[in-house]
Amino acid sequence: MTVSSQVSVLQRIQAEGALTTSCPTRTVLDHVTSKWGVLLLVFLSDKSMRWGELRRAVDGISEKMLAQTLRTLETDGLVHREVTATVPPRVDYSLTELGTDLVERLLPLMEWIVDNADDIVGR
Amino acid sequence: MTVSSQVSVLQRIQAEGALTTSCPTRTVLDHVTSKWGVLLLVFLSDKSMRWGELRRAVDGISEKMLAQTLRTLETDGLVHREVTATVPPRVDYSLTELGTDLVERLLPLMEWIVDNADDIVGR
DNA sequence: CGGGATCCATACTGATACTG
DNA sequence: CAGTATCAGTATGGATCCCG
Repeated sequence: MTVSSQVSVLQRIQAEGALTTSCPTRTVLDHVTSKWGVLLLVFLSDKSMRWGELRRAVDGISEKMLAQTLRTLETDGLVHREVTATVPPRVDYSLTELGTDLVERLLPLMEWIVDNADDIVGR
Repeated sequence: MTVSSQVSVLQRIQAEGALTTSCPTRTVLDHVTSKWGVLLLVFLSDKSMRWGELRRAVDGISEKMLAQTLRTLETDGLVHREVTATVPPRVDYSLTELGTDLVERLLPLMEWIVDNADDIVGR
C-alpha cells in the first residue's frame, strides 16, 4: 500500500486556493498567530477574565496592545466583551463559541511548545 | 462531581511558570507563530521543497523573509537544509523529526482556520 | 539558483497623561 | 477600573540591487 491514498491537509488547502495573499485565511491566520493574540486566547481558555487580570497575566504586554488585540479578537467574533456598568466599571472577556472551538486546536500546539521549548532554544 | 478534577493545559503552563517574557516558550512561540513561519512549516509538511519552490508557493513572501525565516527554523532544529553543490546550486528544505512533530499539532489549527475564515472575516 | 547587503516604511513598544 | 490619546524610539518586514 502506498502512502498517497489519502489527501493531506496541505493538498486540501491548496486545492481550495487558500493561503494566498488575498485569501481571508491569511487575515485570520495573522490575527490568531499574532504576537499577543495566541497568548490572550490561551489565557482565556479556562475562564473569563477582567481587563486588569489579563494585563497582569500576559507578561510583557502593553496596555495599548492589550486593548488593540482584544478589539481585533472581538471583531473576529472569537472573544466576547461584557461590560458591567458599576463604579468602578468592570469588563469581562471570555471566549465565544467560535473562540472556544479555535482554542481547542490551539492548546495541543501550546502544550507541545511548552514541552519542547528547552530543546529548541538550547541550540 | 466537579469539573475541576483534571488540570487544564493553561494550569499546567502556569504552574511551570511558562509563558513569561524570559521563558524559552515565548521565543519558540514567536518563531513558530511568526507571519511566515507557520506557512513555511505547513508547506513543508508534505514533502521537501527547494528554495525557488517555496518562494513561489508561499504567496507574498519576500526573499529576505524567506531566507530569514528558514534560517530561524533551521537554527531551531525544525527544518533541515540540504545543499547540493551543483551548477546551478540546489538547496532543499525539509522538516526534521522535531518539525514533523510540531506540524502535526499545527495542521488541525490550519484546517480549522481554512474552514472558518469566511465566518470570521465577513464581520 | 540561492541567497546577502542595503535602505526605507510600517508596526510595535514605552512612557506619560487624561477620562468616565 | 478600564480604557483612550499622543509622542518618541525601536524592531520588524518589504523592495531593490548585487553576487558566486
